[in-house]
Amino acid sequence: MPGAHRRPRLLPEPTIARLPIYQRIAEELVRRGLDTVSSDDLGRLAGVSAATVRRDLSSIGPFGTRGSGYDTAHLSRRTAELLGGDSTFPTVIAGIGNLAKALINSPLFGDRTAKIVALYDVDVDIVGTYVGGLQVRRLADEDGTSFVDPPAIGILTCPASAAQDVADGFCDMGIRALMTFSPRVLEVPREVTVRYVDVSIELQILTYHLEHGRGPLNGGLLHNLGVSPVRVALHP
Amino acid sequence: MPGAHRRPRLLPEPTIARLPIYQRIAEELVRRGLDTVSSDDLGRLAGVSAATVRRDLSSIGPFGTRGSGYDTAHLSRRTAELLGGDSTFPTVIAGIGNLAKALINSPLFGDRTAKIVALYDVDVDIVGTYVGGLQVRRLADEDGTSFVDPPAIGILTCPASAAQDVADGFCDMGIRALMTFSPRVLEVPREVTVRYVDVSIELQILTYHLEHGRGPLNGGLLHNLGVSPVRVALHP
DNA sequence: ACATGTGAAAGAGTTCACAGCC
DNA sequence: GGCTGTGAACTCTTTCACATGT
Repeated sequence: MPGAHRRPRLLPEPTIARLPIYQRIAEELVRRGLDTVSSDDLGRLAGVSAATVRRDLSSIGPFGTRGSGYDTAHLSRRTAELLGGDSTFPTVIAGIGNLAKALINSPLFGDRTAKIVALYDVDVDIVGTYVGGLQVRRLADEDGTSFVDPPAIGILTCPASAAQDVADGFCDMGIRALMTFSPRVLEVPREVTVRYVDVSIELQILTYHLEHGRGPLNGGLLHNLGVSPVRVALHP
Repeated sequence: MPGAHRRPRLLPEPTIARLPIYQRIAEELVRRGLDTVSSDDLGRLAGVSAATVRRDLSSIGPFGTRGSGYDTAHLSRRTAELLGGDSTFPTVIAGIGNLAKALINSPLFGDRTAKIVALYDVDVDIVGTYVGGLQVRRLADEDGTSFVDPPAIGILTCPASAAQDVADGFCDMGIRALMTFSPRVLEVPREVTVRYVDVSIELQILTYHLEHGRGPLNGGLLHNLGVSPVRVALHP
């Protein structure tokens, strides 16, 4: 029977990219003891339009109440769940410089969602040292026997010249998600997701706008979604 | 969206975001002594379609030659110029931790396009110290008298809790371009461009894809443009 | 023959506007 | 009255397809 089979619909990529923002805000609102939030207020806090908020939230399974707004606790729970907050993804990092240390010392990687389980480098002065409680090893020496669970996320903070080799090594280890800080397009198998965090590109986008007289569009949050946050008070 | 009054722009934002990639590749091709490149090859190297390459390049002033391809030297020059490569933008950084040090020590900031001219922090152990040849000062003490040219770019590597105050301070200094690493939506005057580099969001996008099985879409480069680079040889 | 440049079509995402419900 | 949920309109971007030029 045509149409009877309901496939779990993927969310549009821009919506996925906004979920972490909603999550962060909902968590904060719960912390402040606010039970509900309107699409209008949430939109202002997230820097997107109320219509976009309603479209996004209705697509992750409506839980708003007409007349009052969205339940902050429910919103927080649902977004956290969608973003994999209930799972733990073993994470490895290659290229242990200042940037890697900044990441390792940040609150991003606890034992919660992404847990760092291995550090790699090639520099003889760095291999063998301990950073954040883990001994730095050589990626080439990795045989996978030391992992309790196989790594799921790989982070590249290595020089651009090494990026493709490291990415190949990570993919061979079975990693399915890469975040790279190297200014380099990576070629990976189709089933691997790659996120590029490219500061040089960001900087050049800024200089483009400076060079061409301003951009009224404060885009950029969530990847150029055309967001233009305005100064907002939670309770005007 | 409220407050998002957009004026017609010279180039579409996604095209602007791809310019740095074309720039980087064109530079590399010139270095390798290749005089021309086809939209097909350039697309594979940049991880976008040939049609997109042709649309982008034709919109920045056609300089391809039918039958042979694009002149790499010309392409490199034109993109560099569009991206402000001929100007120097004084840049300041607030929040001098590992991340800031990684940026300061990176080749991104020379005397070329973005030149770092001031460092700020509030920590008494950090204020007064020298990092990369500059003495860290307090943003609150800044009266602007020490600048030869007024700063154009502000970078926030401070804790999220301080981000809005720092952004306010930067905007008061007349800065028109911000890059922030704090997980926080910034509210700034309309004429200020903001780029968000939010590792926690990137990480959560990865965990979303891991949680929901596959993502054949290796999007992310240039902000989720739906790019899916495949392994490519320059001259097959 | 080959590759660009570009109208036209398609696709993706956002915003409008209002019906529906609290 | 207020606010969500959603079909429809609209805007922006990409892709197609081929005329155009070398």
